[in-house]
Amino acid sequence: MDNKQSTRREREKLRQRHDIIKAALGLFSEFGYHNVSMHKIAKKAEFAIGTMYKFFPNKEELYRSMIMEFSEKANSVFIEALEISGNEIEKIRNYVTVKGKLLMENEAILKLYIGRTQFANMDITACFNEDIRILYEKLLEKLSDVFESGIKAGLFKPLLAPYYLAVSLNSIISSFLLLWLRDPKQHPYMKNAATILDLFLSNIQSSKDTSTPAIKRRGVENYNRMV
Amino acid sequence: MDNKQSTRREREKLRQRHDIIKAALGLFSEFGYHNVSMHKIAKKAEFAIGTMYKFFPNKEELYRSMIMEFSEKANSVFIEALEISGNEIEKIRNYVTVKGKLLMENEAILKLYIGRTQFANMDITACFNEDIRILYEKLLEKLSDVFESGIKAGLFKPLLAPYYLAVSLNSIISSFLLLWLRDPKQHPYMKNAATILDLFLSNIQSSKDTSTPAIKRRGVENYNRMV
Amino acid sequence: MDNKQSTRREREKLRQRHDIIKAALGLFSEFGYHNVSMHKIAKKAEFAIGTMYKFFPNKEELYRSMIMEFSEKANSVFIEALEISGNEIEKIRNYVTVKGKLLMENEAILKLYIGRTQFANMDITACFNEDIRILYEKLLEKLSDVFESGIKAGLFKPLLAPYYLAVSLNSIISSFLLLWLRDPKQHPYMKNAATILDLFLSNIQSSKDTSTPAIKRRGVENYNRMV
Amino acid sequence: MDNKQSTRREREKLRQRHDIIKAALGLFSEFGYHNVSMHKIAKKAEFAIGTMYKFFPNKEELYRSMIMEFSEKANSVFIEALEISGNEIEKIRNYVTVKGKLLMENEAILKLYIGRTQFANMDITACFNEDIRILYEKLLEKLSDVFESGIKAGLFKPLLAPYYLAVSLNSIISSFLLLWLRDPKQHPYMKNAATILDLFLSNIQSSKDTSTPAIKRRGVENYNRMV
DNA sequence: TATGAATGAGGTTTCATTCAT
DNA sequence: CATGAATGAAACCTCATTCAT
Repeated sequence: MDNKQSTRREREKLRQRHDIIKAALGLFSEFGYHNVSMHKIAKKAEFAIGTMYKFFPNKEELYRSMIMEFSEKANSVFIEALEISGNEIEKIRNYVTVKGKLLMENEAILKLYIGRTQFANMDITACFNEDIRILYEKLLEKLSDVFESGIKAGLFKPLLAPYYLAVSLNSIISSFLLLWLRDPKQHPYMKNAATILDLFLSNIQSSKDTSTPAIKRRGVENYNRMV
Repeated sequence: MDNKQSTRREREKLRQRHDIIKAALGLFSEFGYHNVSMHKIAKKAEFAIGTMYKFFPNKEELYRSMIMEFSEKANSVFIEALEISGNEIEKIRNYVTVKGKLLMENEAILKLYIGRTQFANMDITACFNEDIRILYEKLLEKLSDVFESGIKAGLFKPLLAPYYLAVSLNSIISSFLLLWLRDPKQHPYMKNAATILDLFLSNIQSSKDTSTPAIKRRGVENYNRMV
Repeated sequence: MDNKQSTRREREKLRQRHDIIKAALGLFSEFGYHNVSMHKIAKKAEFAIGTMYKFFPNKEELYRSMIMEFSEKANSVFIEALEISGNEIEKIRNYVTVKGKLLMENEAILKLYIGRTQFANMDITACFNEDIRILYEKLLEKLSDVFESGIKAGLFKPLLAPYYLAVSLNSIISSFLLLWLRDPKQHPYMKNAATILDLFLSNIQSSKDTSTPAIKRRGVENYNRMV
Repeated sequence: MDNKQSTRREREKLRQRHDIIKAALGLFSEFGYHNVSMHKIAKKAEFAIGTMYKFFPNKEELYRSMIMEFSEKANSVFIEALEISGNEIEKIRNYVTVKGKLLMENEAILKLYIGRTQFANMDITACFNEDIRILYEKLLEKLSDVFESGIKAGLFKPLLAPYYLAVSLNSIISSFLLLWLRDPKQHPYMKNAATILDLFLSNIQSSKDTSTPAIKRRGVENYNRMV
């Protein structure tokens, strides 16, 4: 009984913690870290201000947790997207699709995720940039691996080092997502995404790519369940 | 004499204004807008706080001026880089080189320029995001034009619309610059830059490209004189 | 219990609010609006500066509330003083007495009340002058009515329109109160007040006036309870 | 020559000093002491800020000078108005008229003069309230004398001590002037002024009063020349 | 002498954080 | 435990005043 209750409590606590983070996400992504007060987050999350500090020792840590939590989830989804069965082209294509799907489904995360991963060393005294870097580097690593084996298989152009291909791909995805964010109708990400990949493809191999959209397995579903 | 004196005054004022902007640039780029107080900028610029407000009516306007000033200068340098004589490949290559040179020479500008142009719609209540967008779009337009005629000439791959090629190129440049910023030795931008272009090149035409690095005319020199 | 507790809280809050207003009243009336900082009021009221802003959104609103609160209370007491049973002379006499009593009991209110009602359109950007005017005009109206029926009854001289008699009476009361404020011993208001009325009396009727000071009912007591 | 030049200089200086005071008067009376900066006065007076401090050691002294200067002039005009030949009724009537004329001709002076003389003990750190009091008391003294001899002559009601009659008269004049200021058409001072006096007149003597408006000699003209 | 650029004390207000209830 | 009243450091900005030119 005791055990069960504490579990209930813990789950309840986790749920509350998540509510706070969700409220924070909405506000931070809309107004920016410094234009959102703890009081406003508390109000949106429907908690007393004091309660906030039971969950997070200070504002920065709330922010950090929020970013890290979403980043971790997103990252693992992205990495999973690279682990589908299929050749490297299929993997990358799936990655591009899944990343777009996930981030388009939640603009708030989009803004913050891209902002934080690309400009990790800016803004906020935040000493947690290292954490996010490490996380992001893991993704880059994974992506590099795929590119590397893809190059070996003659699927991708070996013009750039795999790591740089990874970085480039990510930055292009980001900019297309930002374009979409600015004007979804004029810049439909999914439509554009289809061709992004072509930039990286070895010409000869592009004809080899017989993967169909149907192959996109293991997608955003996991993440959504989490959020 | 009268005329001359007023010119002296004006020059002096301009110099001071520039000193303030320079101090602000250093601090803003290091700590972020909200973590820098006017007092700190005043101290770094070695002015009294009141003097600051003689030059800029408020903090936001100081920030805006700073960003816009540098952006305008940088943008015009970038556009010039696209206007050298030569074929489209040479133009783009020059652009990639010049952009890198200029931004690597001033890390502070690098951080803010990329941060502002890419994430113009975030942070700060700033209603001047529109201004910077417009400026940036002009550059993208120019870049698109070059890509477009390059495609017509069979130099670039027509996989993406010219505008998207422009966006992609810029985002890749940015990410390589950020890599360089993180670790200049491990990620030498100039060396990498040489191959960035290849992503966009039509395979057939890549052999056509006989331009040599020696062609890079009209470079960063202008900007340096300005800054 | 719940109800009771919330009442306790509310009463506590009201008491504190009143403490702030009281501190403000003392300082504002002694030094003037612009020579009193919020910090000084906070210190006198023994609150932290932040607490002040929990009660009043800004300095001007604190001032406005202070003036309006006291004015409303005072005004209602003054109007009540005119509503005692008796003839018009008795009413006016009671008014003169009550007004004197109330204001003499609190010099701070005296200064501000007279200052604000007489010079409602001066100083401070305050757009609340209209509010105080309206309040004051209501009193003048009431006073006019009494004079009017007094004139009809042949008690007051019909030399001036009732409204002007009201204005004149108030201004004379004010100046005698200011004299008293300057030197209470040399200018005892209450003693002088007894004859102020005579200025307005029709000679014939002055003999008719048989009211005795004992009649002064409904006086300042209410106000005191309130303040 | 030297003498003459220095005189010219002095006159020039005096004129400039007066220009400053005039500019200050307009601004102070419109916005209040604390809502007017030295810079604004300097701008309106068309002097450099530094020049202001050549004429007045600080803002408060400028204010003091302004008030005192106008008060002295006005006071002497008012006193002169009491010195016309004729009986006491004529004198007082002339006083009421002249005071109205002078103050109505310059609303700025009206606001400040009345405000300062009546509420000399408020606002501003001003330690010069004593000065203005003394000045004002001199006027009251003079007015008292006239009332006193008027009472002896049976012209005024002996209900109040002469000094109080003086105070009362002034306060009534002030309130009628403020009424006029608020709405000149609805509250024409001059028309009302004619009957103000009646409040103070002994009934029997009122018929004795044979003075005609034509008698108003020595009026505002002097003052106007001065201002 | 007149100027106005420069100064910096001090004002109002916000907001992250604490702690008694 | 949860609460939210209270705190006060620190931000932005104004303006009376000085002083080098």
